[in-house]
Amino acid sequence: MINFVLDPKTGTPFYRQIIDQIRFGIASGKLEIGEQLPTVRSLAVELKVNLNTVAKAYKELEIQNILDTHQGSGTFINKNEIILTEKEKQAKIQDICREFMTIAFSYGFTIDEIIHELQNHNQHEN
Amino acid sequence: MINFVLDPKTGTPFYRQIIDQIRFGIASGKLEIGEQLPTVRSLAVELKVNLNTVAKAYKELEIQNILDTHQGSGTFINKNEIILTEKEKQAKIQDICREFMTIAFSYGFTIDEIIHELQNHNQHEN
DNA sequence: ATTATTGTATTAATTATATAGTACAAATAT
DNA sequence: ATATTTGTACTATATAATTAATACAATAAT
Repeated sequence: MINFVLDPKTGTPFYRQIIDQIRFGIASGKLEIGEQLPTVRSLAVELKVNLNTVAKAYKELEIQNILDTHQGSGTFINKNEIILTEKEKQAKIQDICREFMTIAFSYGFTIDEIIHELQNHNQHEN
Repeated sequence: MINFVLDPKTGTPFYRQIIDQIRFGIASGKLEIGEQLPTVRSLAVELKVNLNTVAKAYKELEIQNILDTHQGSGTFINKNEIILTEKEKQAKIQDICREFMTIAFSYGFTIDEIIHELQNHNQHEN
C-alpha cells in the first residue's frame, strides 16, 4: 500500500499527483498485481479532497488498462495482460518511439543522450 | 520557407502548432539559419488567426533562443548557437523523457524494451 | 521628418481545466 | 429484502489558458 501525499505548491493538479503515485507504486513494486486500492471516499478523506478528484485519477488509469474498477467492490491493480498481439505491440512501440525521437531531435538531443537519460531513469526506479 | 497549416480538430492550440512547425522546420532543414520568418501580420492573415497568436508562438521561441525578433524589421531564425546551460539541457531532457516514459508505460512497455527499440532505431539511421 | 512596417502591450472574451457538492446506480453483506 | 459500501453522473464554481480586438512603440524606408 502507498502512503499518498498531495503537495499543492507544485502546481501539478491533485488528480495527476495521485495518478503519478500509483504509476510509480506499480513500477517500483510497492503496488502488486491484483491489489486493492483505497476506495475513492477513503482516499479522498485521507487527502482532504473531493471524492471526484480521486475518481478522476482512477478513471484515467482504468482507461489506460492499469486499474480495474468494479462499482460496489472497489478498484484494483489490473491483473489482465494488455491484450496486444506481438505485431501490434511492435508497431505501437515503433510508433511512439519515432514520434518521441522527432521531438527529441528538434531539441537537438542525440539518441545516445536520450538512451543515457532513460537508463538513469531506469536506475532511479529500482 | 514553410507551408504553415493549422488544424483546429487536433485540440492542440494554434500557437503551439505554429511553434511545432517552426521547430520541425529547423530540425528538418527546411528553415535555414538566419532566414526570415513571415511577419506576425502576414502569417496571421494566412492562418486566419489574430496576430497575437502568431506573436505568442514567436515570443516563446525567442525565449528559447531559437528565434531572433527585431521590432521594425522582423523575426529570424537565430544564427547563434542555442545557448543552453548544462543544467537547462539536463532539465529539458529529463522533462521530455519523463513525459515519454509515462506514455510508454501506459502501453505496458518496459524501459528496457524502449531502450532496445531506440537502439534499433539508431542502427537503422547509420 | 514623415510614413509604412514591424513587433509589443493591454484588455476583454471565450474556452478549457480542476475541484467540489450532491444525487444516483451497482454490487456486496447481512 | 434491505442496508451498506462501492464507483458513477450531473451540476456548479473558480481558475487558468487561449484567442482576439485594438492601441502603442521601435525600426526602416522614403
